[in-house]
Amino acid sequence: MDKKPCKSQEVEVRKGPWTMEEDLILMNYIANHGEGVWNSLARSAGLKRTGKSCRLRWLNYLRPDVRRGNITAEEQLLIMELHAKWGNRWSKIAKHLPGRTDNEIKNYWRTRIQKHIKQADQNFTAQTTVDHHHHSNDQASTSQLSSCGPADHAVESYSPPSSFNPNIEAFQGPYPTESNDNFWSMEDLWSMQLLN
DNA sequence: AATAGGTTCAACCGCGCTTCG
DNA sequence: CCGAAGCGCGGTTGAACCTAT
Repeated sequence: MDKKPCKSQEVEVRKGPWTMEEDLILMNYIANHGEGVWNSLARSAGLKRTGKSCRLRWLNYLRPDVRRGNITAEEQLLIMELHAKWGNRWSKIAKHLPGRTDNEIKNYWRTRIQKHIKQADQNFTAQTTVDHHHHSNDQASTSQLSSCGPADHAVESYSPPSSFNPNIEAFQGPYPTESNDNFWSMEDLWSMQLLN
């Protein structure tokens, strides 16, 4: 963590979880100067972080309009629909889900939807391999999904297997009602930074 | 009550694209 | 036009948390 700088300017770069103090500094700086030019922003704000890290933290967590947790049934359907259309273009998908970030959608897809698709797909193939052996070529999307390879447009052909019932409620997973259980909430942070 | 295994998510990394001098 | 720097995106990782035994 505390790398010894050999030159005066190339000071140590912090990594890992952000502290509350860093969050406040970043929020305060952006409130005053706006976002963008992340490298110089990081320097000017006095954060020992890379511009990349600041950008990520801001976009995925600190932005006032960011919504976290509780992905709704409508959002989930939209994600599935758009993913079928565009593949792993998470940022593109995120643009159609106000307040959601590409990172969150990506995580949601990988940890929840993809898992269920895999399971459903296994059932599906178990059912169909018997009688539809020779159709496997034009339905290559299933292997795409399970291998999580470069999805790209190949996924365009993806349609949920018949056994894949988008029973949204079953998907919902054990999200807490709000994810502010252990940490300061965004409102807290914003009110703190407004006090500045 | 302890712990092993599974799940989730914040954050980092590498690569490719764009912009600027 | 070319090279360097910055930015954005998608993939991956690892720590924290949760659940089952």
